[in-house]
Amino acid sequence: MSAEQIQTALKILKGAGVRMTPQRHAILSYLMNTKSHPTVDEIYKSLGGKFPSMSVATIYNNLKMFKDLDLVKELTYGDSSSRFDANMEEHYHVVCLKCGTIEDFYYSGLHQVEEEASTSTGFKVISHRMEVYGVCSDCQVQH
Amino acid sequence: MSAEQIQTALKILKGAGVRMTPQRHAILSYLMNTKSHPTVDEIYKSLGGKFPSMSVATIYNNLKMFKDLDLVKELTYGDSSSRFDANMEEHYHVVCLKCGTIEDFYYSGLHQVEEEASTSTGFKVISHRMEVYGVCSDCQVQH
DNA sequence: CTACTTGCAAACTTTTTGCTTGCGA
DNA sequence: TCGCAAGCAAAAAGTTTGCAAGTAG
Repeated sequence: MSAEQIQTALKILKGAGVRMTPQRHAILSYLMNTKSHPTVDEIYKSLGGKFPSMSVATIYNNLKMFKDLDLVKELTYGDSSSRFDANMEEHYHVVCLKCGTIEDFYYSGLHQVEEEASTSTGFKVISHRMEVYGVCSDCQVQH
Repeated sequence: MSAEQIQTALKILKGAGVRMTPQRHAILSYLMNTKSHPTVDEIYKSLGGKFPSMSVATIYNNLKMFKDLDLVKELTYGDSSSRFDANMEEHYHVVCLKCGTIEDFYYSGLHQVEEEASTSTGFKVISHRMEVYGVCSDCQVQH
């Protein structure tokens, strides 16, 4: 993710009256510089070198705030813990059922589904979510 | 859900060598007769009148088996606990962001998304999942 | 300076596990 | 009768909370 996007995020935080701390900055830039959709535990372990004293609560607190400010999205799959994604463009995920890898892909044309849902249920539709499940190319090779 | 479908489910269980018990039957028919996509806790409370001594572990055990035999699906939304759905037809859900109600809706035409995902990521696609979020008609009325 | 943040530990929630007793076929 | 299933409680695992101490602005 570009440095420019991180600057934008920092402005949003400042605008919301949020104080910047080294931990907060590290969590944010870690999320914005990875494509791996990490769990809280993965963030915790990854930043443990830089901040040995950082607690998981700090990560949870910050992620919740980032979510409220629409800087990150929380992904909940069947597995036990949530994953987080700082890519806020409209995109979707393909999840490997063998190794758990998550890859992004882009697709447009799902707004029709929202319309259909609205018509058939009477809901005022706000958003949608979709994922594709399968086996990634690496796992297909290993028989 | 029709009694016929319950009979089919019972045959599948019998065929898999699964022994029938009153609790198991109650959990299964409860799921097959509701459209509410209940959580474990809701099932537990609903059947508590009939089986005061039933433990949550029994519900978890049975649901896991039902899932393995493809009799129910587990739904994981952002909220804390899983929900379960015995409607195995291909269908989707609209979730109300205010009251949490989940309604079914039907739509065909998402197989193209699977193809697109496969082409762009190299995954061997197996399934997909999608949900629409919004506000249900009841919650729209209450200002 | 002072209110927001962090770190820590305890609490809570959901789900899983181990083991004994019970009961369906 | 025999082995799968239920009940129970303890343990995991993930997340939230309360409070004292630290620090950004």
